[in-house]
Amino acid sequence: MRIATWNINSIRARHDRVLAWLERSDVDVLAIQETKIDDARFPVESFERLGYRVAHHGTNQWNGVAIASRVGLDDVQVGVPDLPAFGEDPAVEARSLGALCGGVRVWSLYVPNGRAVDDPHYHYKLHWLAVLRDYAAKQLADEPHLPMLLCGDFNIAPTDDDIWSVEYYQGSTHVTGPERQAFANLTDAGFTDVVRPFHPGPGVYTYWDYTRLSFPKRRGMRIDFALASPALAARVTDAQIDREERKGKGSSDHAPVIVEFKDA
DNA sequence: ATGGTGGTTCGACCA
Repeated sequence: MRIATWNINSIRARHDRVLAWLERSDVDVLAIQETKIDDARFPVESFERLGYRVAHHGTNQWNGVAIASRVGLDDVQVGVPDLPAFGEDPAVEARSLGALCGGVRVWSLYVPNGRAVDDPHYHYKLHWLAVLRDYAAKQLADEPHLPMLLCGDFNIAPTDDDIWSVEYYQGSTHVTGPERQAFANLTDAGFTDVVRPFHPGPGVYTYWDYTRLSFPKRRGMRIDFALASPALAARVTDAQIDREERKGKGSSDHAPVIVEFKDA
């Protein structure tokens, strides 16, 4: 089974590219982030035409997450329970969606961007990650052999190997101690980064800023991850970061990340 | 191989 995660940065701007990628990528499950659309306008039919069922969670033009699957889509969960709300008129943003796909509990996650160190969004991000960690740890405590994948855009570069320049990111978000600790708390809870062993750093990235010719200059960050529970991590046979998809006009600023699993 | 960002409620905000 092949499971991918991809921040597409708008389904409307990326519709044809996402569907073309899905058609040739041979993935069984695609966890999508930043659809930037509400549920009513998400193009479900486009995915169904390719043989995928799809669940989407989006409330407006921001955030939005989805899971497309051709190996079953059951027990859909809109949102990790108890995630914090944000804003002047506080609302829980559309940043997490879970479903059971081919026996794997898949979560499509779009971790908040902290914007700046000590910005309210930064504290919201850390709180959000702590709630996610507690939820994931509880799931594993209740069911130690659960095949579960936490995948998506974490907006954290866990080590200096995951950024093109330590100096460039000095004083900015994604690399601070508390963010890296929040990420480590997830891996310490038993969720392993299953891509890293196949693509050791430094220099391996999943995101490149649109500005400053970042992509051709290979100036990126590794912030998109697939974190597998112990039972699922034991089944990993390969992983890829589809850097090719970042090329050309009209690409997302993130590349798809794909993991292959052998049958249980 | 890339092209001086690009996405969103059209224009200030988000990443």
